[in-house]
Order: sequence, then structure tokens, then C-alpha cells
Amino acid sequence: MARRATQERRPSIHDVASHAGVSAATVSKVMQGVATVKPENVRRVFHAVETLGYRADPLASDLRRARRRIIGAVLPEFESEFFGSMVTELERLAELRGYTLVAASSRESQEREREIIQRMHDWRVAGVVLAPVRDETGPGAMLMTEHEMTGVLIDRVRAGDTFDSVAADGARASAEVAEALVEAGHRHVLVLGLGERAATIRTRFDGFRDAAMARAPDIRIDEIYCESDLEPLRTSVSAYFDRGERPTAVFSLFARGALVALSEFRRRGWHCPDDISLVSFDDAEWMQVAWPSIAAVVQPVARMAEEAMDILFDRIEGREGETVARLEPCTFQIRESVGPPAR
Amino acid sequence: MARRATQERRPSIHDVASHAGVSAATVSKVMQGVATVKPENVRRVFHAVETLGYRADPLASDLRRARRRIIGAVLPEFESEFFGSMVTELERLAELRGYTLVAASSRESQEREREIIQRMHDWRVAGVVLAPVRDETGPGAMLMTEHEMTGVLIDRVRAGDTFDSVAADGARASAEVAEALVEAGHRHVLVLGLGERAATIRTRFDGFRDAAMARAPDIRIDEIYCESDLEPLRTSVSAYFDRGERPTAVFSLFARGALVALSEFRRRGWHCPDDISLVSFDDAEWMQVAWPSIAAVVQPVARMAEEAMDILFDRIEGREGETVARLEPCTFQIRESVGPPAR
DNA sequence: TATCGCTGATAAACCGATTTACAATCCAAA
DNA sequence: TTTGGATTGTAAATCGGTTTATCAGCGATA
Repeated sequence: MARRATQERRPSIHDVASHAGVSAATVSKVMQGVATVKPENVRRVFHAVETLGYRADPLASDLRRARRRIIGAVLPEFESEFFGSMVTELERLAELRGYTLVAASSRESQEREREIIQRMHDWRVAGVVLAPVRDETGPGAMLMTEHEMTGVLIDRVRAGDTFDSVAADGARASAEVAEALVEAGHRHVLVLGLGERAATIRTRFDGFRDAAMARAPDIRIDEIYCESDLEPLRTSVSAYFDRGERPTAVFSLFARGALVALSEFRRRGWHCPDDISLVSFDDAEWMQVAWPSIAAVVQPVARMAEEAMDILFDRIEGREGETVARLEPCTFQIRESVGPPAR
Repeated sequence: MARRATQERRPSIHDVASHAGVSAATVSKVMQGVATVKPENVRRVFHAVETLGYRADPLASDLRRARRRIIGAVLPEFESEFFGSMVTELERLAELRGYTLVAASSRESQEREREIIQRMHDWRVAGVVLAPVRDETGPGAMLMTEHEMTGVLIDRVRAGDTFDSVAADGARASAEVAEALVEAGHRHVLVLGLGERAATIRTRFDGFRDAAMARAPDIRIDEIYCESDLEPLRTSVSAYFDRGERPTAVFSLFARGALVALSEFRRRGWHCPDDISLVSFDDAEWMQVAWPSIAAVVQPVARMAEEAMDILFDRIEGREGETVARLEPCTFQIRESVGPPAR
């Protein structure tokens, strides 16, 4: 019975107070380590906390402080290695500062992105890390501006002075890819993209095209895009090859596109890289052990997460200053899937 | 100035009340759709809500209700496809019921698992979905019992009457794998596992061994395990082959183990399946297009998430009843990586 | 006209914490 | 002995909502 009763309701700060024979205010002070409490009372409070198993309700305390120790993270998906490790890192960094990360997936939908930002606003989160579905002009970012929420945009952004942002230097890395392919002799490349209008995709493509054209003005670059769902891309790529197009290399602007390319190669019995070369933007664990191993641009996920959180907490803690737009360097990992074009 | 002032503090229910010329209690009733409010006042409240852009603070309201509309999800990691889609599904299902999912990663650490459950308890979440690092005897589950938290265990659990649980039928699926390998003529199999004592790993292994021994009592089964980090596994597997062991097939009890196996095959120039066969428990997107494509056990992620949430909300809404232990069937997807043993 | 019942609105208490303003106590200096 | 200042503790207000108890107003009935 006694046991049951204690479980019915969790002990509150008042229960601790009466158990220790002091006021709730004193308990609050002890919990926060304020020095102006007699050692004797500190002892009694701790003892009461111990026996009752008291733990403060963080939401109740945040309510009074008018400041939630919560960081919201909004990402397009959780299924990929990139965003998976991103959320792991963000969580770690938030906890390091005594905050809790609440992550939500926009599932590549701008409408959902908007709803989630709205929810984060309702929750009065201290700050938001947003990886937009498309870019900094999307509904999520707009809503953040409207509500004057403090937040940092990551990944799918163009540098600008509207938002603090952190992104991988996709242009530079894609230029490296272009240089490598041109160097190897390729003059006809098929580029695959996810979300034709996504900022990352545009940046990567532009970086690739500009560098390629600069080195080989006669190069031919074809483009095929899909929106979130992979099947249409597979169909388009298949149709493309079916009508006799024979690029000597494929550059996928996103990791899963490389899967589509690989499977289309296989369906046709083409060997990579002898018949056709393949490069992927964004590395994945399987690419190292695939046969052949797939050349890929590796993004500095942990570094991006760190930068984003550093900037975010600068703003949360009131440090003003110029809008910052970080661009983190990637590394191009050349692997077996790249060779000279077939003759 | 006016604009600034409105941004300084968000409108509260009292602001709406005074703007509409009614009391806060009335506003609260209108927001909750209670019928005992004069149409005229309903109109005025809605108008005030509109002009002020009022949105209720869900945490403040949860505080008074003594019931948080929050579901906690604790998973060992976010980086894999399995847990990535699991969290996506859980989030969707929680939102469907008007709850918010707060996901946290235990990063394969039992200590962290404990801390996170403690935090969920501090938050007074309505329910928890826990995928334990090891199994239902770990610190997370223990703490849940201690605090009498309502929750469902998923994935890494043995059936029992302590917790409601949902898991894939790993024993049955692994038995199928065993039958297929024995059928193909294999009599020496290397099994790779992650977390030697994890419930899933044990279940899968036992299912495999029992079925294999039943069909081919002379079969030889070797085991190599690692804990969370993949490198030690790679080292052990490499050493195993180096000392001349030549199993004709490898069965990895987890997806990433198949990567390790594949890369070791490649280092040695072994061709799969001509020189050695490979099967993975847990499918991944890349396995379909790998060369050769990798046979794998596909887990019903969406179904598991649904079952878990159904059970969880039954408990949250007070429906008592027998402890349930769901076992969801998997499908064994045979692909090119399985063939007869080399002679 | 007095009473009853019903509708609709509100003041006040409450959830679990923090913070402010003030009071009580004690010691040292005048 | 009184006064002043430093310590230490607490009652009460507060955060943004919900819920309860009460009350005013009004038409119908006796």
C-alpha cells in the first residue's frame, strides 16, 4: 500500500521541502548549488532527495525560466548514413551543453517541413538546426524568419546573409570530380540528381559543369533528376540508355543515385569501370567494399555538426555578429570505379 | 516599435482573453472545442487568436494535465537503415495520435541507455519504445520497471512476461537460411555477430544452429563476434582466414558484418559465390545492387513499428491485459551470393 | 411573485518548478 | 543597549495553460 501510494504521484519539490523541513525555495536553491544555504539544511535536502528519489521536472523548470533547454533538429530523412550520423552528432553536442535534442524528419516534404518548424515554435525550443528540403527559401526557413526563431541552416543552403549556415563545399568537391574525369579522358558524362531544385544538388552540378567546361569545352553533360522517390529515376535512366545514349561516365550527385546507376549497369552486363565509370557525391559504407569499390566525395559530417552547434549556441547565448556561412571542405576518395573511357 | 513589442513576448492565453473580452478559461474551452460557449464568444476568441497569432504552449498545457503528449524512443543507433526507418515510422505513428516522438540514441552503450531512460522519466513521457543495447535484462529495461514506466521493448528482446515486446522472428528466418545453406551442400559455415550477448544475435544464432544441426549433424559452425566497433571483427576474420580456415559459406547475423566479409573476400581475391557464399541477416539497399547481390533476411520494420505503437497506446490509454510478445515473420531474400560450395 | 433548473461565464486553484521581495536572526560596532 | 549590516530562509508571485467551484442571468413553472 505504502509502496503503491508513493508510485501514484511522483514527488515534487514541495514533497522534498516538507520532508526536509524547509521551504520549496530552499530546495530549489540547493538543487542549483546556490551557496547561501546553511550546510545543515543542504544535508537535509540531499537526504530528502535521496529517500524520496526526487528528480526535478525539466519542463516545469523551463516553463518558469521562459527558456527551454531543447534544440530542435529538422532533417529531410533519417534513413541515410549522412543524416543518420548527423543526428547522432547533433544529439551528442546538444547534450554536452545540457540540452536535449528533439529530431524530426520532414520526409522530403516542404509542407511537413513547415509543420515541424511550427511545432518547434510551439514548443518554444531554444534553437533549431534545419536541413531544408530544398533550400533557404523554403517554407521552413521562411517561417523561422517570420517567428524570429534562432536557428542555423545546414547542408542544403546557398551562402547568404539571411541565415547562419553550414554546408559542405559541394562546388569545390564536384570540381575535383570533374577534373579527375576530364583528366581520365571522359567527354560525355551523365549526371544524376535528387530534387532538381535542391540547393546542394544545384551547387554540386554547377561546380561540376563549370570545372568540366573550363578544362574541356567540348564535353557533353546530360542530366537526369528525380524527386525523393527513386523509381522514376531508374525508369528515366533505363530509357536514356535504351535510346542508345552511351556516356563514358556517370556522376551521381547523391549516394542512392549510385545504386540506381550500378543496377542499370548490371542489367545491361556493363562492367565498371571498363565499360563505364562511376562517381558518387556522398560516401557510404558499402561503397568501399562494393565490386568495384565506388569513388565518392566524403562529406565532413561531424565537422559540420560541430560548426552548426557552435554557431547556434553563440546566438542562443546572445552573441551577435555578422551572419556566418561556413563551407566545409570535402575529400574526393578515388576508388576502382573510375577508369579511362572505353574505346 | 509596435512590431518589436509584439515579438518581445509571445501572446499567451491571457492576451487572447483580454483581446476577445472574455476570460482565459473561456479561451481554453474554445481551443478544446468544448460546446458550452456562446457562438458569439467562440467567434471573438477565434478572431483574437487569428490577429495575435496565438498558439498554445503544448508543454504548459501538458504540465497542468499531468500527462505529456510525448513518446520516447530509445534506439542503439541512427546510422543504419533498420533503425533509421524504424524511427521514421515511429515518428509517423506517434504524430498520427497527436503525440511528439523524442528519439535518443544509446550508441550501443548500456550506461547511456540507462541515462536516457532516466531522462525520459524526468520528462514524464507518456510511453517509451526501447530497443535495448543487449536485451530486456539491461539497465534501461530495469529502470523502466523500477519507475513503473509504460513502455514496449522492440527488436533485441526474448519473449517473456516482464515486458510487452515486438521483435522479428529471427530464429525462424535464420533456420530458413540454415536450411538453404545445408540444402546447397554447405557443411562448414562461419557466423559473424555484433554484440555476442545481444538478444537478437543469440536468437538468430540459435535458430541457425538448431536447424543446421537437425538437417546436417556433421556441419561445422564457427563463430566470430565483435562489440559495436567493426574493426576488431575485421581483424579476427582476417586472422581466421589467415590460419587456413576455409568455410564454404559466411552467415553474418547483422548487415554491416556482410561488408566486413565482402571486403575480406576481396582482399584475398575470392569470388562470391564461386569460392564462398554469403548471407546477411537484415537487408540493406546496397545488397540488391552489389556484385554479386547479397542474399539477406528482410525484417518487417514498418510492421514492427505499428505493432509496438498499437501495444504502447493500449497501455497508455489504460487497457490492461496479458503481457504480449509479438514475433513478426521475416522473409529470406535469396540472391546471387549463395551457391553450392566450391570443390 | 417566488422558486427551480439550466446555460454560460469566470475567479481562483493548480501543475512543478524559479525568483523576488521581505522578514528573521545573529554578530559586531557605536 | 541600540543600531546596522550581513546571512539565511520563506511567502508569494510567476510561467502558460487547465480545471473546478461558484455565480449571474434568464425563462419556465408553481
